[in-house]
Amino acid sequence: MAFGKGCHLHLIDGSAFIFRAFHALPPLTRKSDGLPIGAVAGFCNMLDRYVENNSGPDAATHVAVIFDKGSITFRNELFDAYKANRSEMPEDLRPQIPLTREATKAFNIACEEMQGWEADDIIATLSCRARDAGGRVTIVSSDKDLMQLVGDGVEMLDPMKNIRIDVDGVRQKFGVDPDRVVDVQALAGDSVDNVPGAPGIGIKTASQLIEEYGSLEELLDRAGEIKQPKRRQILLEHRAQIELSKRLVQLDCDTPLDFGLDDLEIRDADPEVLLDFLNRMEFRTLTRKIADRFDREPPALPEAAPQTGVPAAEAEAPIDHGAYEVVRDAVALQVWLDRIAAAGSVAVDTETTSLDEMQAELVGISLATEPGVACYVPLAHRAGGGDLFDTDALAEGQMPMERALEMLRPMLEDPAILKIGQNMKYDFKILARLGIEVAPIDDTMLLSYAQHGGLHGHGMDVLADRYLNHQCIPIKDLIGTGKLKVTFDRVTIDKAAPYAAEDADVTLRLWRLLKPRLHSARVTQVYETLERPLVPVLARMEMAGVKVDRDVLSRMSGAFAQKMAEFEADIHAKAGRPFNVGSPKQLGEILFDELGLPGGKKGKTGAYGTGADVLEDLATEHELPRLILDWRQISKLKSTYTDNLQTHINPETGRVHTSYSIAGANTGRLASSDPNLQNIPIRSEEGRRIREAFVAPEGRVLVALDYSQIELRILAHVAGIEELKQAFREGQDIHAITASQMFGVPLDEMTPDVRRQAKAINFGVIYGISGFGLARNLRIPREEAQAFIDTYFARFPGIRDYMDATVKFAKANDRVETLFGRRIHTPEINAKGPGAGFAKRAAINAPIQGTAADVIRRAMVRMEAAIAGIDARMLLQVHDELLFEVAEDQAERLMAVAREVMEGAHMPVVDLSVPLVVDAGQGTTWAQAH
DNA sequence: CCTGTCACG
DNA sequence: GACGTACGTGACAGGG
Repeated sequence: MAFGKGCHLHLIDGSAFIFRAFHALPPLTRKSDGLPIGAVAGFCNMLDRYVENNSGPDAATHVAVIFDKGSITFRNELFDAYKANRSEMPEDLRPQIPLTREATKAFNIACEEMQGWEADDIIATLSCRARDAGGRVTIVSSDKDLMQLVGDGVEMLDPMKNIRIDVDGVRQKFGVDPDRVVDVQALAGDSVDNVPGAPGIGIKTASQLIEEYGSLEELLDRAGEIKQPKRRQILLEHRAQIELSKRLVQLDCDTPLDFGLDDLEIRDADPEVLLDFLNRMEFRTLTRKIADRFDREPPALPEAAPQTGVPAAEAEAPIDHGAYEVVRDAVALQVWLDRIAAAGSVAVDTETTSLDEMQAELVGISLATEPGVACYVPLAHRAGGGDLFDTDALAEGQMPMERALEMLRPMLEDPAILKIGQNMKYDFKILARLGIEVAPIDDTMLLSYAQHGGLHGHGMDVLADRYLNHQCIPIKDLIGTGKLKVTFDRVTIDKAAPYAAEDADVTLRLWRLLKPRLHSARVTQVYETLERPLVPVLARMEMAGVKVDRDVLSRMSGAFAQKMAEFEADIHAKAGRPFNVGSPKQLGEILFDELGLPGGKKGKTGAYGTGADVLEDLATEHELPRLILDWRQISKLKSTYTDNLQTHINPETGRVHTSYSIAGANTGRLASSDPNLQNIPIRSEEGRRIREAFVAPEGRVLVALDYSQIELRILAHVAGIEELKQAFREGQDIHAITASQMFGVPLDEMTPDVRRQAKAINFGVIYGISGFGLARNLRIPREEAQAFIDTYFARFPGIRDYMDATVKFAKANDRVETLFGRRIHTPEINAKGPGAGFAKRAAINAPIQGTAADVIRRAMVRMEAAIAGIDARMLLQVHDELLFEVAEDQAERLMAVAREVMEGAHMPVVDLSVPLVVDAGQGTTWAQAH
């Protein structure tokens, strides 16, 4: 049928489909070879939905998907910066582009593109021709650049919101009729495509002007008549730029095409071809759906590549709690051990009485060898029904703990059998306390962290929900919460088994899903060198613990209590009445309502802010704020440190055992908790004394080694700032050098204050500096701070380049990377609103903080072997510092060896152009060691 | 359970 | 054109 009256042409904006599909879906990969395939999957789903819905009076008789081809078009000849600020195409998307063309053809839909023209021009040309031939046109896109084409039987369809955009719709968006849209765009410009327009004029103003003058040409000719002086001036001055902008936004209706409208007539897909394509892409669900529609059998899946050998998770049986076995005797356990030996790998999970691995008692172990094939081995459940009649006696039907562990030990320590866990450090410690050293291991939490750090949490519940679409049994269903909470040994075996075995089953399924993807995500090295080997290292550090002198803390607590009481009396007297000093709400009312001090600012909750910076400013007005600050400092030290730390001294070891989370911090840093030993005071003299309670036992000393300025060194390296690198090579004072370079002050005339300001800027740069932030930090006017920053960037333009490049990379790839290849995702980077600022600064900071974190991780992994011949133990990590305990007479040797490991930790993977320098100290307390 | 505050790198 | 902003953590107290 020749195209004409009664025909309806649908033109699909292919690029818009692709980008929408890419950003809407998680980074799916083809199972057999890891090829990124998410955008193709989304694209096919969208095409399929389109085909399905194409019926009824509006149905198309002709259809085409139109793509861009190449990035250089005739518009670049007009204006070479056109679309110059476009982010680069994400690397995961690039290989998918040709596949979307193939997909279109597989659906038997016309697929058109022209070198040198944008898809929009082809769409414009086809629209014009179809309209001229008397037919209707629907442009399937929400791109506002296409709105100029609407009218005379041409409409747009926003495929996501499923709303049609006609002439009225365009008027709503642009305030003018479609034929004047280009005039408005020419004035308003477009930051996305880098169309300049008229500076300071947006869509609102532009449409007003065009409404008033009728057209752009008329407006420019009569620009002298405009009343507002500024506006008049802009239009007169930028006339050429505005005219150029119009030519850039004006779509070309005369694109030379090597096909005609008749070639676009709708055709049914060939089931053979379409199913073959979908099958090659390994889209199971869609293949099945379409096969059903054609009433055919779905074709057999292609052979999976041998290195993975893993069936698709979605094809696996759903989780069935009834299928799990409870292992109650040696015969049954031996069957499982044989099964595990044959499989070569096993998922393991321990159930215990506590989250504190140093106090927890083993209650049972679950194992899984294949999806759905899992068991629970109860070992220490108590008798009774989980009710009032509980006793301490063991429940019936459990293997003796000793016997079970003796059977399990060879398997758990067998170098030929991989033990898979979720947060393996926990299970490693539990079993280590029972004399079993689990190895080798894999950890699904860390597999997820290495691949998806920054995208979501890595707890089992999150992972199961996200990757297996399964909701795990919540632990509180078994042990309850709050006052009624019981320990796991009080849970009956029949209730415990489904929960426990499920954990092993889920862990195994996650492993089969996540492990093969390591390589295609290019984080194998990250996982193998920075995550997995850290598990036993951290486990041993945590088990070692650090000796804390309770008496020292307790004496300090007493002294602090007395001091606080004195402050409180004074504070109440100066406030005029007693109140709770620890309540910011009450304090705010006293300061700002009752005493009438100036500068009271209420936050979003309606409460006055009483932070240290606010009180600091008020200290010149009144005596009270200073007293509050002093009281707060003591109160913090007492509650968080001298009081709380005592409760963390393990009664058996007399030491404090922190817990490090490996996958907690987005940047690759560790986090310490229960207690947090990474924030023990040091900056204030009062607080520093807390460190006197961290001691070495008799005959031993503490040694502290810390990287000097590691983040600034990394910044100097990645940004390639020659002056800073030189300064580091020569061991100079980096902040003084910065100050000298910025302000032109010779080093020997440097004042502490100028140096202090340069130091603040140096740190600010690492954090993604802003005038506001620096101003607040230095307590100087914002303009002054901005001037400092401008001077800094003028002096070190490489830093600005680095920052811009980092943000650009993040925007294109939704992630940044450390020098060691750690990927830190930045999902908010392309968001709009205030969140964008945060994401930008975080993206600038992450490669620097993350690279430093990688360096010390590498040092820690190598440390154990390096100090094997020394009577020493690594105890703590504080981001850029390692704390050791060592026999007194071997301290010097340890310092030399450990320093060498730390200073060379980046080699050989990364060769820094600045040296890493480690400072060392020793003493009988942590305070002295610093 | 959330917010404000403050300890660290 | 205004808004709101230094990066990363964890613990405690107060207050619904």
